[in-house]
Amino acid sequence: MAITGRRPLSRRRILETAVRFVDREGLDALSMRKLGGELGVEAMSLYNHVPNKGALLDGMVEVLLGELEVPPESDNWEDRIREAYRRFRRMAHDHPDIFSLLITRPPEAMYGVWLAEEFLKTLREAGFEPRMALHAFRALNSYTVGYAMAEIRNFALEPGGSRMGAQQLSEDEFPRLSELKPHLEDVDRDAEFEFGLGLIFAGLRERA
Amino acid sequence: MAITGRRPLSRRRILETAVRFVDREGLDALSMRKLGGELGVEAMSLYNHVPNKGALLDGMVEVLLGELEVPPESDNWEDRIREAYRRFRRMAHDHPDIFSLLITRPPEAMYGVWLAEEFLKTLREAGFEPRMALHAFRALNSYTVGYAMAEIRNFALEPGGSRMGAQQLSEDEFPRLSELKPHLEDVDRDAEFEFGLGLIFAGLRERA
DNA sequence: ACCTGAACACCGTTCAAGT
DNA sequence: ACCTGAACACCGTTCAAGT
Repeated sequence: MAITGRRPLSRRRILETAVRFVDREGLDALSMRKLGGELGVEAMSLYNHVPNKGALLDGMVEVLLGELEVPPESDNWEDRIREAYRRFRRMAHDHPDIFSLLITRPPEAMYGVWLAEEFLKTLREAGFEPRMALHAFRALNSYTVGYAMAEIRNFALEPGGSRMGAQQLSEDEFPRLSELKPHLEDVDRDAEFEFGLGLIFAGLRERA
Repeated sequence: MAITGRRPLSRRRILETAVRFVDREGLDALSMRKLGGELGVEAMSLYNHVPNKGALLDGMVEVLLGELEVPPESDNWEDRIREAYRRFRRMAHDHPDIFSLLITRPPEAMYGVWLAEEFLKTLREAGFEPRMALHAFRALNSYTVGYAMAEIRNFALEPGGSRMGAQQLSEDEFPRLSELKPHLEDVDRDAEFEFGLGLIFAGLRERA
C-alpha cells in the first residue's frame, strides 16, 4: 500500500518507521497491521524481526534513547547537567507519545546506563559523595520527567485550559486560581523549567 | 458470571468496580466485556452509563482524585504542602496503573482544582507572589509526579535491576554506577522523597 | 531465511430488539 | 429506562504453507 518499502526489512528499519508513524499518527493508531502497511509488507512479516508488540514498543524507546547525546565535558558541572536535561526535555517535545512510553513502560534493558554513568561522574568530580550524587540524580530526573509530562499532557494549570475548569472558575470560589490567570499566559516555559532546575541546584549547594 | 452484582448498575458503581479491577489485574486486562462480567452484566449495558472506554478511564481517575484529601490548615505552610504531596505519592503506590493514567491521559475536566486552589492559598499566605507561587506549584508537582512514576515503574537506578543492566555492569566500564551499587539497596525511599522536596523548598526560601 | 494466507481468540462499539 | 444478541470492523498472534 505505502510506496515506502522495497528495501529489505530489518529490526532497525521497523523501529524507525514505527517511531515516525507514532510521531505522526499517535500511539493509539499504531497496530502491527498498519505498521506492516507502512513498510509495504504484511503484519506477520514483522514477527520475523520482533518477537511481539511489547518488544516493538521497547525498541522504539531504545531508538530514542540512542539519539540522546551526552553534552561535552565542561568546567562548569552544573551547566553540563542542565544541558543534559534540556536535551531530555526536548526529546519529550519532539516525541511526546514515545516519551510517555518511556515513562509508563520503561524497557527491561535500560539503555540510559551510559548517561547515568556520565551524570554520576560529573557529580562525583564536582565533589558530591556517592550517596548524595544518587539523591541528586533522582531529584533532577524526577523533576524533569514530571515537568516534561505536564507540558506534553497539559496538566498542571495550563493557560485557558478547560482542563483546569478555567472557564467556569468563579472568582469568589477560586480566588487564588483567578488571580493567577493573567500570569498563566505569559510564562516562558523554557525559563520556568530552568528556574525549577535552579531550585534543586540551590538546595544541593546548600547541603554540599 | 461474577457473584458481585445484583445491585442496579450506575456510573459510580461501574467506576469503582473498574478501579478495583485494575488495581487487581492491571490496566491491560481491563476490557468492557470483562468489566461487564465483573458486574454480572453484558458489556453493552455499560454504554448506558458511560459513553465509551475513554470516558470510563477518565472516570476512574476522577474517583481517585476525589479521594485525595487536602491536609488540614496548619501554621507551618511547608509541612502542609509536604503532607499534600505525601498523600499524592501514596495514591501512586496504592493505584499505580490509574496514577499512570492520570499522568499520560489527564481527563479534560481536571478535578484537581480544589487542591490547586488550596495549595496556592497556602503559598500566597506564606508570602509568595502569585507568579512565584505558580512556579513553586509546578516545580513541586513535577518533582512528585516524576518521583512517583520512577518508583512505580522502576526506572531511575533501581537496586539489582536488570533494568539498569546492573548484572552486566563491569566495574571498569561503569565505575560510578558500580560504586553506587551498595547504596542502592539501603536507601529509604520515603526519606529520599522528603529530601528532594527539601531541596526545592530550600531553593524557594533562598529566592523569597 | 524470510514472507504470507488463513485462522483464532479477543477487542470497542452500534443498533435493533426485547423487557 | 435499561439491558441484550447479533453483528461490524478492527486487534495481536500462531502456524502451516509457500518462495
